Amino acid sequence: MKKLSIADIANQLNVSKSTVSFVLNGRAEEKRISKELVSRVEKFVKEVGYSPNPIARGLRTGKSHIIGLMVESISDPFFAQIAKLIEDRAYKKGYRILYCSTDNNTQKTRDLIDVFRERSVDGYIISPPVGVEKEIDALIKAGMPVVLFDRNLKELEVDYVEIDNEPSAFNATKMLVDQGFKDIAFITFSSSQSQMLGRLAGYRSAMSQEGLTDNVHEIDYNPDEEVMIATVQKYLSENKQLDAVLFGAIQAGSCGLKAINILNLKVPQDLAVVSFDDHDIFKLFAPPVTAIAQPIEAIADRVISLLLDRLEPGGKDAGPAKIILETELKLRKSHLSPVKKTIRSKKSG
Amino acid sequence: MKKLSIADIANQLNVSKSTVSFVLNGRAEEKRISKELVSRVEKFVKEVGYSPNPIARGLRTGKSHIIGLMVESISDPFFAQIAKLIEDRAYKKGYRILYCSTDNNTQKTRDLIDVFRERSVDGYIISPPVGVEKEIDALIKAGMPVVLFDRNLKELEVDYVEIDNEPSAFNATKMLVDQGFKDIAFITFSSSQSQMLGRLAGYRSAMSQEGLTDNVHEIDYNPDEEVMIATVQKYLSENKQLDAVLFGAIQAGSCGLKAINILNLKVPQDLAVVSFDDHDIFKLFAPPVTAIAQPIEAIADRVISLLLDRLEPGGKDAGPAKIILETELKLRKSHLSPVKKTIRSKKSG
DNA sequence: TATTGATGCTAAATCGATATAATTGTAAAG
DNA sequence: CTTTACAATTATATCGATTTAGCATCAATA
Repeated sequence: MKKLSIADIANQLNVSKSTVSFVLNGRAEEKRISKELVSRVEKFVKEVGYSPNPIARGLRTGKSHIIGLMVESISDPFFAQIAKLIEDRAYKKGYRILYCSTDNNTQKTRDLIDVFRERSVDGYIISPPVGVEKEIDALIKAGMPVVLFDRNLKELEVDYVEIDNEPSAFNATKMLVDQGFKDIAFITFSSSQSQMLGRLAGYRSAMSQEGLTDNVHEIDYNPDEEVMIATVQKYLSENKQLDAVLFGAIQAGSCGLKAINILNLKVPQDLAVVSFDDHDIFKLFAPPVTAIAQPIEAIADRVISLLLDRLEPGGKDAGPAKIILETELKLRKSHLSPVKKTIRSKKSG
Repeated sequence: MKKLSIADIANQLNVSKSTVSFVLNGRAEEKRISKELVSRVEKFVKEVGYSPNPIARGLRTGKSHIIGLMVESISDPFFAQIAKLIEDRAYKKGYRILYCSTDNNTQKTRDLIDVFRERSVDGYIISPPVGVEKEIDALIKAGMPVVLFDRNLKELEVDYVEIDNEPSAFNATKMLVDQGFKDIAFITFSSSQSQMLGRLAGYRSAMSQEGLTDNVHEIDYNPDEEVMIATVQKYLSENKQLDAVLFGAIQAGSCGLKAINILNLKVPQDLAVVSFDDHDIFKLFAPPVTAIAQPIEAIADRVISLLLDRLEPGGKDAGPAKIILETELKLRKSHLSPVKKTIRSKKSG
């Protein structure tokens, strides 16, 4: 029992393929197909459960009804959650999702853009690594809907959704200062991505405004987490004067907490902690860790809304939307000024 | 500058499309195309960077070079990690991935199978909800490669990869008993999926073997996590005699730890804890939580290997592979018999 | 000389839809 | 009575590949 084609439908109804196609594409009125025939076709199609082959349709129309989703890594909880929310909305509108992880690799990303292009995906959602400006620009010039998120590429006129990285980092740093901390480190992954630069800038400007010296530690990404934990551990051991640390992202925070545990440091007595990105690990740590929570639902919602808007037939031709969402500082315990301040260097000899 | 088609290539080389196609598909020898012409075509194709349109090819051949990945939810860290590992291998072999989340909804899953079918995906990787036996059977009967994982559907003759749920739960329970715990609860999500039934059976058989009474609490899934935490909290408050708990999955463990924190219980003094699925929250909890770790890399590896094997031209026609992998019990602190056993009911009055 | 058999390549059908141009029939207009 | 106009539908080309069947050419065989 092979799948029915439009030709089968046409034959069985004794009409032409064109007629069936017009009816199915809502062009019946425009093409002056009689109401009676329209309903005859519709009834039959429903009866036999026919639905057009999207591949054939795609070949003819150039539209795939597929959205390409490119994130740094789908295994990252932040991206995985966004992917789920985007998927829900997209599927409801009849769009399917082809995903891939860029691993933040510029060349890989370029190749992947090609792959998606070949498949004529209808729209792109990308959290881009640096260095793909040209390719993304080409997509936009070709009229492709593209929405960036999490980071953007400054020079491009493109829709994007991000958070207010700089003020968020500024405020968190400021709060630590207000709590009485002075030696505040910023620990993050080495990165030239816009969001990381923003967070770094926010931290630095808060520190300098307070007349404090900044202290930045960049972790090199390593697939073996132990290695990264070790570098944080080393850094913390060598900088015993630190009394607080701001982690630039969940991965940094995760490595950081593990290093802190290994060093047996008490939070916040030995070291106060605040991290970007909220997550269960922060809620469940003892003490619970104060975190800068990204509005994940809102991000996904804006991203997919922007894309679907542009995908609609009478799609918006408005200039690029630059959406910046606010974060929420989830105050828990790890940022609190300890009642009795202990100096680690004394404690540990 | 439109994309080149095979016709363009043929014209520019003054040969027929057939010839170009044969060369590109490695059928040159079979079709006795002269070595000289073969290299002329190959050289030109490389020069102009032509690559065949996968959609047109898909229409003709019925092959899409796309794998359909259906998981309970892509936002779940377990599935997200698997998705990443599968993606890496699949892309290397020229396969793209269309994903979707079933939300464990049977009807939704049926619809999604249809969606994937329409797009003629070449193979399916599914962690199925119950109730889709018929549809999956139809896929297999139609000659589609299908690999199930995380759970299976007993009656089906289909490749699957899972872990040894029953022995894992048995051993973990046994270990708690050996530590001296007697009132051990099993807290899990209500579920009739094979993996959950296996874990439950393992727990029950360990308890009965030791002559202990089992005590199972099923959490109803609720999108609002607070609600689920509250039910665990209620259960723990009403069962103060419990001295240990085994959580059936990460989600249960996560809710459970939050409930434990709210109730201000000390682990393991007030309540020993072991959970299925390893995760950072368990490593970072104080004390670190003993967990039954699934071999995520191995699972993904076996799943994608099975599928790629069947996808290969001379694909294996062997009977279904039923792969059962072992878990690793990560011993940390939360399962240890406390030095001085305190009875909660006494403590809290 | 006609037949056979490789050799090397190509024409045309096909996959299943959409889109364009054409066709038929009927009524109104000139 | 022809022309025009419009309504209702259809034939055909097309998207870009793969695949089947077939066509020359030339050497070897009968």
